[in-house]
Amino acid sequence: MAIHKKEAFSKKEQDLAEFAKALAHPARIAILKVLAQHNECICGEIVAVLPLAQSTVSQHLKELKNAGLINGSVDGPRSCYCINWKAFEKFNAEFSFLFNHLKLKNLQSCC
Amino acid sequence: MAIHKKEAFSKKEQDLAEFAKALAHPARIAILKVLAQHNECICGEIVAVLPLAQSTVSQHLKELKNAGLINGSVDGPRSCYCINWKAFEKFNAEFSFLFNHLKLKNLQSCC
DNA sequence: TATATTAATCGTATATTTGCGATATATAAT
DNA sequence: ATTATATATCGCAAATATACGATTAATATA
Repeated sequence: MAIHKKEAFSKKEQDLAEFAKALAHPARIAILKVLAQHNECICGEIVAVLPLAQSTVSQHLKELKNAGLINGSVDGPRSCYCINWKAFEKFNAEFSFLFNHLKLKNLQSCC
Repeated sequence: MAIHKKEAFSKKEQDLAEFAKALAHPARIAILKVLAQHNECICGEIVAVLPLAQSTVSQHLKELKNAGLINGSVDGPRSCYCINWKAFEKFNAEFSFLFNHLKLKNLQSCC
């Protein structure tokens, strides 16, 4: 593909796409669900629940963290992950904005 | 990578991930925006606006269509695309459900 | 201090995505 | 009938993503 053209789009478009990308794998959805079932940081458990190798889960966690969807602090031999509320709400707002924008404009869509 | 493990997750997780994947590229976000600015099917215009080759845009349109986010009918030398409201609302509902679920459970998140 | 435990990172194989030019297809215009 | 126009599809190259085992790092525990 030679060159990536992502930078040819607006920052909002890029941000939204990047956020969606972080959600674009069932393992990462599943991880978020596991995090949702706890009120505190999880220092494990995730690997035990998912049908994936430890190294693979660690990679998915890293991606979620890079995308800003979760916070994590390495704490000796155990790590501590939980959901980053601010980022998550921001995505929800932007997505809803796009969604509502579309909805208003397209009430009588043709097909 | 040997084997894909997506089928090891629940259908809801897979569906949500697949939908997110369709949104996971700025070009496809941009296409949805263009579609949003019209109340009728678009029979072109999309290629003109995007900074990509015609064949590439056609591929992105195909992906959006396969994911069910847009409807499209080939009509001779021109095609006709518009947003598939049902699918879009379904995704929004499922995403909001996940989001709200998380929110209720995690009001006092630790990190 | 030696050993177990937990999780990140490295290296690697394979699959998928992205992008483009070239070509095919289908119709409108001349 | 020929030509122009719009769009899908094919074939390919390069970039990314996915997955795993092996290793490393960092601490608890014996």
